[in-house]
Amino acid sequence: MARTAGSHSDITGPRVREAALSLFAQHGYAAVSMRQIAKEVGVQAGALYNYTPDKQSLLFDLLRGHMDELLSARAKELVPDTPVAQLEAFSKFHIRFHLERPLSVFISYMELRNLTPENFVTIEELRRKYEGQLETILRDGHEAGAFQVADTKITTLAIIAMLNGVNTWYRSGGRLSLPEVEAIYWDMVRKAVT
Amino acid sequence: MARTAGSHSDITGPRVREAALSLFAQHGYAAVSMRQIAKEVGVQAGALYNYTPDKQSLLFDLLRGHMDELLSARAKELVPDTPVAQLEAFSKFHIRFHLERPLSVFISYMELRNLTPENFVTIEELRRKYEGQLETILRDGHEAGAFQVADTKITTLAIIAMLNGVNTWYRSGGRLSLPEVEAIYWDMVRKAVT
DNA sequence: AGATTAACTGAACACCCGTTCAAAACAAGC
DNA sequence: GCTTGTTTTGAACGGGTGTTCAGTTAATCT
Repeated sequence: MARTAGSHSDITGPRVREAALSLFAQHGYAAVSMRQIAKEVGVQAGALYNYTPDKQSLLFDLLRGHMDELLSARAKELVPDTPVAQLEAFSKFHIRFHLERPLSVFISYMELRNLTPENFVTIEELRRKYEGQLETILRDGHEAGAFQVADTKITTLAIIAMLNGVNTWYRSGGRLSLPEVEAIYWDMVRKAVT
Repeated sequence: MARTAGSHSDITGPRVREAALSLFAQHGYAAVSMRQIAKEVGVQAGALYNYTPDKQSLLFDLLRGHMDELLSARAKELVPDTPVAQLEAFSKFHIRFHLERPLSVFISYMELRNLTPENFVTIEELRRKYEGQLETILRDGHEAGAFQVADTKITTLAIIAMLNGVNTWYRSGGRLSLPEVEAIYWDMVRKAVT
């Protein structure tokens, strides 16, 4: 046997990334072997190397792809003109974006330590860029007297942590709809800073 | 060679657990080998099996030990008589306890997926037991009219997530002291629920 | 001092790891 | 239908994995 019937890189390529994402999220990068990924895709391990130079790149590409999507989706959002409205927009955008891709979110901060140092730096820069947007909203709002925050940097991280928490329990089709979840979290964020 | 000079189980035992904790936190359970742990301790890999039946138990014992400590430390705390004071005590206790043992906290929710199913259930029960205490405070306070929470369960998880976030950035000897951090977070928690 | 117990070594077990590559089989273009 | 290019196999590479255990040495007990 060699090339199999119906095989095509346009199909296998995405399936490799999907399988890697799913398995990394379930068991962790280090616990997943290239042979497991290959089995999920339905090929032999060697075939994976048509789609990635090595296992590390498979992880890195997933994480960088996620951060790129996050930043470009955020850049497409309208920016309201008051700090309160900006914070509301940010909070709801964050929840919506993260609930739409739970696996990517999960590996994006569970697997950071399995990146090589250079790759880690790259991802961290993108993360700081995103968190910086929230910090700017808080600082501007604080200076304009719209928010009362003790420490802008810490408040930024506290809000991000709280919003990220939604991914630990939310399941689509559950008790609460997405707009309801957005409303509950926005209510807590708003009260925490005013 | 065989038994080495000065060797004693009272010394080696704790060192095995410390090495495992440190290495699991740095690289993740799956990425750390028994030989690496042994090297850190200064013994051969076989000697580890005087202290643990297998690698899985090493992880499980660290996690269960952490949860046991958490629950027993919490049980020793005084419980104030008003809901607001109870929430304040809980928030500050949580921050203090978690900042005192960052490595245990870290592996306690990074390595959950590397537990066997039975071990996972055991740890999850302990976690729910702890989170249940916060939920009780919120529910009692809500019924007494002290808090305005849209959803007790979700608010519980949101507060826990926010408080856990402190471990991602706090370094002792940094810009802020422990009491300052406690005060900032308590301020945000209080405002979020009233 | 001699016997007993506790602690550890070092080698071995069977198996899995990421990665490479020549050979083979299929798809696409003419 | 034949050639060219694409995709995959299957075996191999050197090395690492968790775990076991007979044998050896140090500590402890009598």
